[in-house]
Amino acid sequence: MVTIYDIAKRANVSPMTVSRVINKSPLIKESTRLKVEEVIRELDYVPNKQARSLTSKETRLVALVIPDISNPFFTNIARGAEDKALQLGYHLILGNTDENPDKESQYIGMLMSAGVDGVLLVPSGEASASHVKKLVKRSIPFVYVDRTIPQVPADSISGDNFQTTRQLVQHLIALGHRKIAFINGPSSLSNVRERDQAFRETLQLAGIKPNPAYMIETHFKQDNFDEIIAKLVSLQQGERPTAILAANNFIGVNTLRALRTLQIRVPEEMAVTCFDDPDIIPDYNPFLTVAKQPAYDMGFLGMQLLIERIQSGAPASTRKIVLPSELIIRSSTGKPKE
Amino acid sequence: MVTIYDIAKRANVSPMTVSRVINKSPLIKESTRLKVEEVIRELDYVPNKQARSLTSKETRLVALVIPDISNPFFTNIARGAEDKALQLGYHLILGNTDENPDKESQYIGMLMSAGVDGVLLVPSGEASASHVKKLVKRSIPFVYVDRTIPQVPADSISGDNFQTTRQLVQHLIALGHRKIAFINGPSSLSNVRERDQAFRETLQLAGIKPNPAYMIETHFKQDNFDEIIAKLVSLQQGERPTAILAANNFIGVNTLRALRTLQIRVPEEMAVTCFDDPDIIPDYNPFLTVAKQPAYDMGFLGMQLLIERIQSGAPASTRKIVLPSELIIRSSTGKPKE
DNA sequence: CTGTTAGCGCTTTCAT
DNA sequence: ATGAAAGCGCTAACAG
Repeated sequence: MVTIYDIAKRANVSPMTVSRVINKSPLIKESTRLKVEEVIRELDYVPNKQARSLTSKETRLVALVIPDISNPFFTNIARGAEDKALQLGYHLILGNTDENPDKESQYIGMLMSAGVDGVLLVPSGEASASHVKKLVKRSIPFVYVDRTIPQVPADSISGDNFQTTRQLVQHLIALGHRKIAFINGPSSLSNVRERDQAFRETLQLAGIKPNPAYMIETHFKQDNFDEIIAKLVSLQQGERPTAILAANNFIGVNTLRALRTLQIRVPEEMAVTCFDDPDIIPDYNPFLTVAKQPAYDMGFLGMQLLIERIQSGAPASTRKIVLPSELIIRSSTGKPKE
Repeated sequence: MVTIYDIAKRANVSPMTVSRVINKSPLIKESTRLKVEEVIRELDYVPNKQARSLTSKETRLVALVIPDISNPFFTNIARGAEDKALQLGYHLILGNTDENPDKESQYIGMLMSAGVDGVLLVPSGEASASHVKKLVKRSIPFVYVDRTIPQVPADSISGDNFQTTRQLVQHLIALGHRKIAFINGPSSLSNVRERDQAFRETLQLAGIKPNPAYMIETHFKQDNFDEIIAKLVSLQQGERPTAILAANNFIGVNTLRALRTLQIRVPEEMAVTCFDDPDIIPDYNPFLTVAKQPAYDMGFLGMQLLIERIQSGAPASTRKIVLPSELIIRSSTGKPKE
């Protein structure tokens, strides 16, 4: 391995001078700078970040901890985060938690040991509080994306859950629906709670009384959506909902699939809409009406907040950024009902 | 920051003993081990990997360098790679190159400086050779995924491009198509060249002469697919192809979109099929007939090959793993032609 | 503008 | 089974 000592010897300077050249110190004579740089190129020298980190206390490593990179919503967050990280000279370590707090905890531990400078986190629920506190204890900056743990304050960037839910529900109401089912996620998530509240409020404002049989809490992947949907449509005639709002793209797709199995036509017999596009390639299948959250921006801006904090360029108070969604009306919600 | 010295003092042992406990050395008395472990828990000590790396020369960091995490094919590779890395105690650094050799080069440089123990690489073309050679020079193990740079040999894992292309073309031929267009990627990619060759061979075996007007080379994202497709369908009547084979999911979707714009019905007027599913959520839109490459396995096994090599558990000769695809016949290729 | 000294936190090597 | 000394590659702090 080539070190600054090798460079120093060859260039007839001290190792410290080499260090200064590498770090672009301005108090270096142009001529020596050039000479050192030449030797660096000659010997194909690459600085050792481990050694540097030992004194500087920074690794230029940041982590992105998300439930699952396979979900297009998180994929876009990752892409945004990575773009910003690269731009600012940081490396991105990726971790999938599968919404499992234990896995999340394991990850956070490994990341602290790896010496990451900061963490961009989509927490998997209330249970995340304990390991998030470890980050606080070690004063490792972190930023919440999409969801927060209210007990442990930190910078956050998320979608406007209230406004987005309202938009979606009002769209359905405008089409004539009054019996609207809401298949939500687990209430341990902050965004799920916000969406639940907004759903109820929007209905009430429209003079519709929320029906408990229409409010379904799931744990995302662990649930049997076929069963959930079957139960919903088997409600006695006058009770059967005419529209389903799904809390994310995954639930939306599974709802669609279950309805297909049950041979219930969408949107004729059942309107369907959800948060976030299930497609990552735009326009592949323009069918589902969705509220598209700006996932790329959430990752990009989240990384910016994080690195500002790492570099102490952030105010002491926590910052909360809320981004609006875009309602994309397609055919799954259909035309106004007669 | 808590160090082994803090632990040592509190436990009345030498720092070296603490080091041995951390590293699970067997030559430690049970009683002292327990005591040290207790103090470690008490002080919430986390080993500093930077310091460790300085002597051990390993960081337990591996990189995954792919064109774009947003493409479901690469998303699945990433998920597989991450799962295996976590399982073996490694962290995964993610890098998107956007098929840009300069960006790829920049990344490889940064990664070497970050001290990664190995790289899982989807090279962006012939131009990658120069920076891949840098890895060789520094003896940083790497494994090719999906594509290779033949001039620089290394372990590789990829789909069976010959067999897969053959399957797809034979499926179209079996449906009665003889005028089949192939929209491929840039010939600087090994898999693109293999697919091109397999395409020609399969046609010839079926007694069909490849038509140069049907063989289109694109650069993936930079191209105007609307134009390409428009040109293809505007060929004089007898010349117009009846089927299009797209070399990846992105081209497939764009072909579909262009045909929609041109109001050409799929599959009635034009059959369409491609490599890799554009959907990451299974069964969302079961329309496109595709050859699904086992992307998750490619990432998972690729990571395994890589870490074996890092830990010198691999044979000296390079290993080449080729995985078969699954042909998923859906409606975009239609029924047999009359 | 450049060099010297010391030390970051850990592990290797040799003693005991 | 445990400890002391030295050094991994780099930079902060001071000297010159």
